Amino acid sequence: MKLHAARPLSEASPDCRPPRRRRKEARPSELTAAALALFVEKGFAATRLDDVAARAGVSKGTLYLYFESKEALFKAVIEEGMVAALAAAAQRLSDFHGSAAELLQQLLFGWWEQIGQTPMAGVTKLIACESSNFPEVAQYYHERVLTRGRALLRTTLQRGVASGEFRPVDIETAIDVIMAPLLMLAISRFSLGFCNRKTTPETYLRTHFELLVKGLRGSSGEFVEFVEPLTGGKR
Amino acid sequence: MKLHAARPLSEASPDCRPPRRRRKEARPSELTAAALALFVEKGFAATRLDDVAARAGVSKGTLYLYFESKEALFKAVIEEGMVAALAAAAQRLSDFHGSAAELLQQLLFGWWEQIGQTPMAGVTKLIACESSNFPEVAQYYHERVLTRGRALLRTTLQRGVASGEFRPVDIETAIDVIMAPLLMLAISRFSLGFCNRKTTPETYLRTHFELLVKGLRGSSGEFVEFVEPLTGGKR
DNA sequence: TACATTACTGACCATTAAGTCATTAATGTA
DNA sequence: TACATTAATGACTTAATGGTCAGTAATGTA
Repeated sequence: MKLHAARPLSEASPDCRPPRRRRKEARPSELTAAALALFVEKGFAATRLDDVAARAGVSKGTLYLYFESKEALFKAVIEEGMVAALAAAAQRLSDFHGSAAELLQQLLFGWWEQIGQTPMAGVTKLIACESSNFPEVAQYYHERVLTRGRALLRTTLQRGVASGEFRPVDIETAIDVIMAPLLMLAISRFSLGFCNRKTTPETYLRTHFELLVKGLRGSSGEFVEFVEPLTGGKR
Repeated sequence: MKLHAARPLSEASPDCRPPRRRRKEARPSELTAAALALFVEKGFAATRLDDVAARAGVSKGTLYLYFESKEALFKAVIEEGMVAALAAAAQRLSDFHGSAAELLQQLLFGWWEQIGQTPMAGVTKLIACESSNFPEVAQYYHERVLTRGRALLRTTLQRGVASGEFRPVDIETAIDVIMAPLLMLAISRFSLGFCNRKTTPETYLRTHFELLVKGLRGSSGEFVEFVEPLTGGKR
């Protein structure tokens, strides 16, 4: 059995190494926060646990005191992110009264304030990138987060259509189309390939909102010509 | 120096191993196709070159005959995907005449036919996931693919606004909002976390198109109330 | 101050996978 | 058939990192 190195930590430059601190309560969330940032930046596989630990200011051994494995850490990151997401969603679910358009606006900007803007938006990118490596986690996210977000939009659209404020639309499909710019906004916050520095998130969301409201109202009976798209051959 | 195993490949079950074939021309594209599929499924770091080679029906050594390194293979995958993307875009760029709405429809569905539907859509997901690991590649993609896609949409919107077919809008921001559902469609093809089996891509694109056209026309002068979104505190 | 407890550490081990290269065999040519 | 060329192979080397654990020191208690 090999022994430890001769230097028992307490010598050489004295105050070079910060003193050890025992903070059992704070470690887990600090570790998941560090892990979220690195997973989002580099991807799960390319993130080294040494780096996660270093970013949280502890050693790798400490990380393993709180998480069974790298995969367990990943799941904890997602789970923690979703707790906050669900809380935010539930809050917005509260009985808001107003026009469907106003409710829609509250949903879009509330999402930005409480999710899109925060580090939690990284969870969206993580799911996009790692879903096939963690099918259970992806399914969990789909059921617990997306489905609830869809429910909020569904209620809004149904109310708008019922009251005549919105024209009749394919609600389930419209939900997908409405969510896409939000998801892309979350993803592009962490992806150089998509980020467009010319537009602020607020302007982006406002443009999205205005297009939506006008698009959902539509002058009823207005005609949108729709040529059957050419499938297959070119031209 | 250690010698190879005693069995010189040609014994035991004779036809169990498919015979070696020399196909210098076909290898590179077969390898990049295999790599694209696996990179998209597992991510760059989690993909093993042994698996890429196996999927292409060759050994890892062969892979290194054609690509300097794993990173070079990644870049070749993106590059190859973009060649096709640019060709498709250029084709659609061709002098199409018709209303701005018709042109917009051609762009959306043409994108689906020639990119979104094909394995090349995986490049979109790759860029989203790996852009911080390969900043140069992300930048290249941004300049060569997104910028050209944006240019096509810009021309369309400008024409629509100039002719009065569309109301005046913040064109640069509208471009982002219009592209987001396409990018999400590409990404969700490979991400269990987002895929919604209830909607076909065609229905999705048609709903997006109809919302857009009505949203861009808007009854000019129509009022969309916009409450200043509450920033910061809750309620 | 002496002692017990335990959060924390970091050297180490084991495994995995990128990258190498001596060898093999498919193919063309005389 | 003999030979030259080179595409293809896969065992090996090496570097990196997930995971372990004997040991260290911070903190509470008497």
